[in-house]
Amino acid sequence: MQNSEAMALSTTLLAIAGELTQRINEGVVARGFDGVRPAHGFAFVRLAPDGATVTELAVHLGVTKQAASQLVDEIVRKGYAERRAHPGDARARLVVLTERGWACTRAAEEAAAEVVRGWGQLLGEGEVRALHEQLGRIAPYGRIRPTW
Amino acid sequence: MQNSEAMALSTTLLAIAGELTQRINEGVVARGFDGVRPAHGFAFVRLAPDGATVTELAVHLGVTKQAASQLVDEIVRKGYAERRAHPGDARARLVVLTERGWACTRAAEEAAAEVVRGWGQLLGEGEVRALHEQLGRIAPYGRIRPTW
DNA sequence: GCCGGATGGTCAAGTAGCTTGACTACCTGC
DNA sequence: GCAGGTAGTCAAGCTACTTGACCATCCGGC
Repeated sequence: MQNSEAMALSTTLLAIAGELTQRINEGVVARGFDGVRPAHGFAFVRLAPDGATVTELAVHLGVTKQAASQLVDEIVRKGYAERRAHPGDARARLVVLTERGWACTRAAEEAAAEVVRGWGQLLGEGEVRALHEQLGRIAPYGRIRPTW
Repeated sequence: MQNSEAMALSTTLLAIAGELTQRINEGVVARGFDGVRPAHGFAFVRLAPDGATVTELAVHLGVTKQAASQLVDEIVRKGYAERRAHPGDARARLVVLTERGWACTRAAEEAAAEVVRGWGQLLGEGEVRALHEQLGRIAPYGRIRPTW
């Protein structure tokens, strides 16, 4: 494969990623969750199962723990999460989603589903599944880097 | 397809996009082009064929023309582009890549090709081509939104 | 022609989200 | 029980953006 083809593939993928991020965020806002940024969504993904500490969140997002702490301040202030005592470590605090945080997460899932349905109309359900499977095999582990 | 599956697909795609952006940028820096950010790469894509005006660049990048102008200042100062008189419009200035700008673009293509080769080893050449074709069909037109 | 609104570009000031640095509270291994 | 490491916050600074104001130039109507 030529270099220029690889670049074209990369550009296409990045354009789709940008569009996807924007559409999900718009969908979330349209469902009444204002003041949220895409970075919050990435945080919610990490917080969703059982909560996480600020440091864990920082690693997940690829930022300093100070930045993660500020982000937590923000989503706590807006009612999407709350800080609790950490069981078994008095230094740490467990950040967990509130009911509103869960509602926002569900809204993001709905928005994502809308976009993916659009893909389904262009490609067909089977190809979307194939796409998911292929991407799953080349995806990196662990953290996300939400800043370019 | 369930909402949670759509979200999983979205998360996977965004994780790959983040990884890809980071790897390309690292590859470019490793080839000796320091002081470049991913946003510069997106600008180069638009400038590459025949140059562009600041306003065209701003639309392409999805930012204000002031921001685009600052970005042009930066890449001009670093020797990647230069401003020329616009033929046929004395208000406008045509921003074109310098030889160093072209070299940097080729370096980005090489870096992208390295990453895509890695995908080829995981998926096989045929599946990478299929991926490219599928993504091409769901890609949005025109501009890129390099900020989340 | 030329006048008025639209457009291309820049200057200036403000802002948001990150960084680095310094610090306290707490945990853990010798 | 002390030394070094880790979780978290406070504070200050930086950078890439924004909004607002402005000048030079283009262009359509008269």
